[in-house]
Amino acid sequence: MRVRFAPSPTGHLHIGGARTALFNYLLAKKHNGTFILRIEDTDEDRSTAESTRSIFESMLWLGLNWDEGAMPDNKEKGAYGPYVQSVREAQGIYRKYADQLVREGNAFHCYCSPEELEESRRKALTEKRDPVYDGRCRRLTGDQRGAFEAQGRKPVVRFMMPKDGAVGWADLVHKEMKFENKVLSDFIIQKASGYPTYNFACVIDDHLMEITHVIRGDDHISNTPLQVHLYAAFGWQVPELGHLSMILGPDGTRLSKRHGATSVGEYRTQGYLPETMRNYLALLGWSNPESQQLFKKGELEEKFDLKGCQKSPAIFDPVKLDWMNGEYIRTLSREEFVGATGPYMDQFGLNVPLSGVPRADIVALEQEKCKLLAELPAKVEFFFKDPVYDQAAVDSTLKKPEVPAILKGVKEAYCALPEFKDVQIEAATRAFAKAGGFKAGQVFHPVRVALSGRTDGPTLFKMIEYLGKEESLKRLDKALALV
RNA sequence: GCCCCCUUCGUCUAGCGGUUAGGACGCUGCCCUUUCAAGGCAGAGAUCAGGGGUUCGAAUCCCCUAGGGGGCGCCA
Repeated sequence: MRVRFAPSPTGHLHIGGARTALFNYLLAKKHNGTFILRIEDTDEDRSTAESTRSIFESMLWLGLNWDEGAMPDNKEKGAYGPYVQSVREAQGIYRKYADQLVREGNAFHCYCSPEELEESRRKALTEKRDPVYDGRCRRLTGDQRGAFEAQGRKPVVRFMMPKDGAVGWADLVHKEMKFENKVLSDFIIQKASGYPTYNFACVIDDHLMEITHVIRGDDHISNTPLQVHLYAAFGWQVPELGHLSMILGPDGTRLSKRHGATSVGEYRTQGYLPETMRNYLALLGWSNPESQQLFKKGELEEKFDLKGCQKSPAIFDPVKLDWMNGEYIRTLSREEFVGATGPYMDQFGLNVPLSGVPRADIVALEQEKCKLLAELPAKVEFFFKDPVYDQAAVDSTLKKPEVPAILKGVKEAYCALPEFKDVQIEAATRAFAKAGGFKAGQVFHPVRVALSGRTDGPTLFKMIEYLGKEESLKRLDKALALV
């Protein structure tokens, strides 16, 4: 089995592309096949080297390592190269096959200008007719061609579509698919610039690279009949074809920028783990009979199956994504978590806590409840700089008549502590509460707000320990001044 | 306008002629608990888009309708 992911480098790798790449990758792993990365940069205007670089980076981050194909720094690996279509074009690969089709009468030169085509397309639409190419250049005489050439026109090459009959294929996810030829038009296979179009280059390369299974998005369904015609014209075997359902935004329309983050890179910077993205994306349009949600390392590769692919589109659910990221964050070792959060802490300059304890100790306090790495700095900031008192917390917790006495008492108790560790702090706090006739929570809550400025936070006595004696006493005074 | 695809809890989905229509996220309640999470338990939530058939029996098979999505580029 040989499968490929063939992005066009006109932007970052987005969620839909990543899902397609993932499914191809999983399929290859499952069947011990080869996963190929081919760059389809036949859009001369929009393709950029920066996009290619960005796509590589996202693929690698997701762990979708490919066995063959284009590689960073203009390198490649594999015996079926080159794997970049612009490079293949420069070698004349596509022209050779386009010439063959013309020679054999399956394609023809068309001299219509883009403007002329656009005009007849618009006219057809306003007259509520199908905007299909009318075949006007199909049978040009030598004189007519000469006249066009004399005008300086450069022809495109069009495929000669049969007027009757139909094409079809047994789609791996949709089952039988069929299109009447009469609704298909003489599509362009080679642009005036000599570059191949997507539909043409794709077929030539899939054949030459001996791709056995083409798995791509549903948005390619209407291209498929054209491609099937091409395979037939060359007498080539059509690979297995499968079309994955689209990924939609929460409002049911195609996922786009207005739904929020759409590129893999954006999710990365927000602090989602690659494992989360792989697992979540796998569940969009695929499931196994057990409706299993979480997959251990290597388990997806083992369990993935095209049979579990959904035909209907799936709506991307950021809430479930967050839940899943929390699940994966909890599976990280303390060291992994600390390492992963490092850049986020650095970004806010949270390097050395006021008490001087290791930053890792502080960070580790939050691992259990962290859903997004990027939200960590805000949760632990008060260990590094003066707390920002949340007004709602102050009002609800500190504005009680008994609070001044409590804070004062706690301060005295802490002052007297020879060793400032969580066990001693807890004992002292409880002893004070008992002596003063307070319920534990009655004391704990104001102390938390006084020290951190918030009602939520890490486990209290570890928090106080890591804050340090000096800083804790200082903040108790500060809070006292507030009430 | 034409072509194609899709339709089970709010969302992701299981189901493949006979099920109390199952799971997950989210939601509600309880337990745990110094807070927030996490965890445990319990619960609400789908007359299977609607309408016709076929059948003893339909979410499952067929037809129609509606809604949604995709495409109709010298973009991919």
